[in-house]
Amino acid sequence: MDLKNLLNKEQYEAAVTIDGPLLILAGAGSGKTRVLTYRVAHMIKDLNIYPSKILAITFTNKAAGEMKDRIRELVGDEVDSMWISTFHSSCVRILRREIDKLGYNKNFAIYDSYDQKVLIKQCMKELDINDKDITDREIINKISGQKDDLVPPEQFKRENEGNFRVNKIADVYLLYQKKLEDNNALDFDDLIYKTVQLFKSHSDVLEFYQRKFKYIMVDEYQDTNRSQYEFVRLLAQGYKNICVVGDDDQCIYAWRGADVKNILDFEQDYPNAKVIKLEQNYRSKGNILKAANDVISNNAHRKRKVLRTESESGDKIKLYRAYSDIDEGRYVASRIKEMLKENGKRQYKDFAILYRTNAQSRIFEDVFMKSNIPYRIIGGLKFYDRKEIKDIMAYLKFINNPLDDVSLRRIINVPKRSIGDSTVQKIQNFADSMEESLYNVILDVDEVLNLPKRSVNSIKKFVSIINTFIKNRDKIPVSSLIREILDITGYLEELKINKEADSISRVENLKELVSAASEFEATSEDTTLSAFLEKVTLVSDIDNFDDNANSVVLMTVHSAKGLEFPVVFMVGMENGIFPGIQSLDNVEEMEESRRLCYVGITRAKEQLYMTSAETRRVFGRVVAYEQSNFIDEISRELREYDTVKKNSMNNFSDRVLDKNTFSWTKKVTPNNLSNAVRTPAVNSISNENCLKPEGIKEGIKVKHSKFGVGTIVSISKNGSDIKLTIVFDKMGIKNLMYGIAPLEAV
DNA sequence: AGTCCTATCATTTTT
DNA sequence: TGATAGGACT
Repeated sequence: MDLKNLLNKEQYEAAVTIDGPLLILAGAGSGKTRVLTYRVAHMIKDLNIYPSKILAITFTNKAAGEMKDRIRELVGDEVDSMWISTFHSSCVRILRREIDKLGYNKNFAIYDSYDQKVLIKQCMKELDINDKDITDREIINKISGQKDDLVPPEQFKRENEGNFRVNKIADVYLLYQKKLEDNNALDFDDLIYKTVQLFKSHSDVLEFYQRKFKYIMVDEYQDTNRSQYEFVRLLAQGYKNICVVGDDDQCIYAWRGADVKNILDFEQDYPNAKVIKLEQNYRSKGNILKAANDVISNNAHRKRKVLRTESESGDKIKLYRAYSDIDEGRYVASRIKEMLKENGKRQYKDFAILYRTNAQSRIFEDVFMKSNIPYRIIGGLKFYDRKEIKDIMAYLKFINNPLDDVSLRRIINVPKRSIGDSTVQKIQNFADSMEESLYNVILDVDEVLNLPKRSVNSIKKFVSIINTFIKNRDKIPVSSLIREILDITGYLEELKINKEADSISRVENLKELVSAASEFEATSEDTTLSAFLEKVTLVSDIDNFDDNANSVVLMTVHSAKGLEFPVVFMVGMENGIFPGIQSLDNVEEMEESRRLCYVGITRAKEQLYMTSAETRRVFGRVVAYEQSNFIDEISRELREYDTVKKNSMNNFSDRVLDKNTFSWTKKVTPNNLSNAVRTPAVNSISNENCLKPEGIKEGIKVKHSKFGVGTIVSISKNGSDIKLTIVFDKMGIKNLMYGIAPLEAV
């Protein structure tokens, strides 16, 4: 391969350094993915290294998938024998083969944070911890932190003998870990923790993987925590052919245990390490890059690194100080509309709204919905977090691993089969006294004393249904299994009888789950139930981010890491929000906030907007924050206040957006009427076809000027307007306001 | 057993 | 503000 022509000098150097430890300090937008893919291609194509000898670890499944695709373009299907995956997936893969050595069963369940919380609460109840000053949340964080630091429960308890409070947490940790074992389950942190434990206790296993992975690459190394660091270190002990890529300025997960030291101390850990800095930025215009450099240079603890670019300066960074959070939303919406008009090449998908907390998305959602801007939200409530999906997933988890009491308790009375809490509690007590799993107890439910006949019968029915599922587990595809569950348990039936607005969308979601399973069967090598569960549990929202969909995207700055957009709006730039209130008096947190800001700025390719609001609602209270100091850190000549064009803003303010005053249809004055009529959404439909209020019914077909034909699935009141949820044949599900959306009856 | 209501709490950020 | 968990009521 002619790498010299494909890469710049530093990139080339990085791509051809294969043996020995290598640290690539890659600034934002410096083409590190490019380097990594060519590096692998070079290894396979030029050096004839077996792909199966290479392990590449990324932060998200999306990054892994992308890298895989790009390597495939260069080397073809040989890429399939490489391991390219996240820490968690890699560890699961290893544990599925080896975990019996630690006393677990190979079909162990993976508990997500929801399951974790349920189990923690159960432990707290058993230990009689109900003080108000010690929350489940705190306990979860503490335990998670211990696992990240590879501290087992016994040690944690020993180290905190004198501290009554922490000692209680240690007791929960002990019990929690025992329960996980009893349920044959691992939580997220365990996946890595247990793998490290396995490597440390079974040298033969470690040696096997050391030999297998002669070459190791780790992306986003600055975000590794202690256990991940240890995992990599152990594996790399064999050949020391370890290449890590990262940017200390982009470490934004310290709160989750990520330790920048891992990257800062790399040269000490691997004394003969080679260090290559990639400082040439290929993403952003000059002014954006300068602004990023300005901000990050205020951080004390970092490796010196200055990004440079050859591209032109571009526009200045646009600032806007809104008078309220709603005004901020309108400003962004109107700017997007204007830019679409002015610059014919811009599409919705060129814009990203980045905020620090998910809660900030709501106002933008509102405004975008009302002004007909198609948008997508990444994060917040995920598909797999929905009640109905979690229910069915609990069925699947339990069928796959009948020791899983947490899942069993979730489904035992869903749908209603009159097995209430008191019954479950009696069974639980019995199970505890016998040291048995719940399932083993209900198999012989007659043994349990003091149960009403009715409950016994219900349980017997339930057991026989479940047993059929377990019998079929390995015989039929996952999608069929899901259909059977929906059908035989009566879950779907119950939803269909219940004619509430959201039960229809629940049914839709369940259909989507079935299609997700079918797709999984079509695209995966391993199509077993446990493979499906694993895939679903380990995907994040960002993994499903489809860069082709043409809509504005809303997400947290955290989720945006690794992505880029032509136009970025960083919103809520206020002291108290970004940086958050809790960062203001803490130097370390302040620096992390600043790195987060740096990550946000460097997502922008061509234009960057930073907005703030004089007042905003936080928890229903109105607060007033000043503009973020991070903005002051940007040199004056790089930024300017945007001058708002009056007419474009009027269009919005006349169609009052606040819920309580939303009444533009009633309040027709000559002035705002003309504005309303000028709105393309409204005047593009002639009156006779227009969907009439009395014509709104669930199930009817409607036509939208942009989204095409769709079916109304739910109707709800929203102020004086009506919110419609419509499933479009081509565009998927959208929430639209009747008063504004250009809808025709079909 | 199941439903509905009220009180309380919380916001970083997520593999 | 909004979600949710626990309690009261049917």
